[in-house]
Amino acid sequence: MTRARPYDRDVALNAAMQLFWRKGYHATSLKDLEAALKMKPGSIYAAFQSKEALYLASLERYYHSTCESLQTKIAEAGSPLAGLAEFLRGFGMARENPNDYNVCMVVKSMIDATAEDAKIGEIAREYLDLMSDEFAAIFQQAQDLGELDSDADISYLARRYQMNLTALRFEAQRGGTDATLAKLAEEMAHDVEKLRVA
Amino acid sequence: MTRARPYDRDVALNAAMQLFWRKGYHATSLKDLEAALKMKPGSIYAAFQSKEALYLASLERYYHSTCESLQTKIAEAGSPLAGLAEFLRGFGMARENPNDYNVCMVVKSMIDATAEDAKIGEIAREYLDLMSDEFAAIFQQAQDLGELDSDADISYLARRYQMNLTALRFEAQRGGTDATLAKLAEEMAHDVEKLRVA
DNA sequence: AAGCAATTTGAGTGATCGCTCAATACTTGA
DNA sequence: TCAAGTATTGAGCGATCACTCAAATTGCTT
Repeated sequence: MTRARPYDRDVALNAAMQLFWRKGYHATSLKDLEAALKMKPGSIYAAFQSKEALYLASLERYYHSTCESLQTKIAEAGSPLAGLAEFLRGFGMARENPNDYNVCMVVKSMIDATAEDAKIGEIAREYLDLMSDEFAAIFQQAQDLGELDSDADISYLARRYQMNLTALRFEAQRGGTDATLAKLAEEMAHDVEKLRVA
Repeated sequence: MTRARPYDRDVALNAAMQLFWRKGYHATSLKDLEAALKMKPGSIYAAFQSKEALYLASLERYYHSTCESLQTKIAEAGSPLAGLAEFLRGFGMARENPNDYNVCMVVKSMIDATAEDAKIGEIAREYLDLMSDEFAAIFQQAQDLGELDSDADISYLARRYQMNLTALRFEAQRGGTDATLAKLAEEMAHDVEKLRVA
């Protein structure tokens, strides 16, 4: 029994994520999703319940892939502080599609959410908090490893790091020259590295 | 001749601005606008051409009122640097409607704009540049007055100020306690005031 | 090969979208 | 007082919105 699905759920979800990330929740229509997922409306609803549920699933996927890419950077860099610095530098690099995939999807979601989409705003805020916690855990790791001064204010550093990241990615979306953006990223990365104890 | 308009164009535009600011371009419908402006569709189109044109007019109004409020702060504070610091503090104050009118409308516009609304994105970027220029002019004033070191990098300070402001207002929209927000604003304001030559 | 169950299909649902325009209401000059 | 001229009105336009469901298609089991 059971007919095999002709589509790969993970591939479809990824396509939805990219489309929602680029256009936002309100400006993305079912027609757009049908084209991007290569699925008919019925299949989309069978697989994902509703447009809102699909958006939330996309947001979850985005959150996890962001965490993953941050952890990868840390592993590559060889230390928590170096990883955080490298993560910033990554957003200062020349972009394939300027003004497309720069601002964090969670940030966009929170800003776009209206009282009518209360759930989206609420969940976006939860992910922002989880991301804050993630940064705090990394600074804590740095402290445990002796990379960071023992009386550093972890949660303050995490919040400021998150704010810098948000501002940097916004600047990337804004446009301007790649050199300027790279310089901003470099300065922020340098600020993180300066936290390393001598 | 000429029948008098029963509505005040300026009042209507202000209502449109607040509605668009809160809900964004895509999530705001003509029905919403009719209710907010207390105007029928025909009158709205006679007065403002189209939904997009009304949005752009709202954005222009927003930009000018922001500039005005910044200039007021500077006049009240008695000096450019003190004014910039006070402007930041203003966004750290307890808010009547948390999560409503915090993120800058120009910032929201740029983030929300899609390839289909190219004009909105383009104009939002122009206003961002004008705001950058405005901040730069104020730092320049500070320098001319001897308030700021003569070898300070004006355009760098302006850009960083704008980024801090954007990040702060985003944090205000995000929520959290008023005390934390006030502390963030205070720190940023203090950073500006530290630029004052001894 | 036949039957069953899971799945896709896509035309079509009512609602709402941005927007228009013939009809109506109002103000003013003569 | 009333014709001229300007503005508002709001029903309704075609298009699109998110979404549904009866019918067709498919793969698996027997």
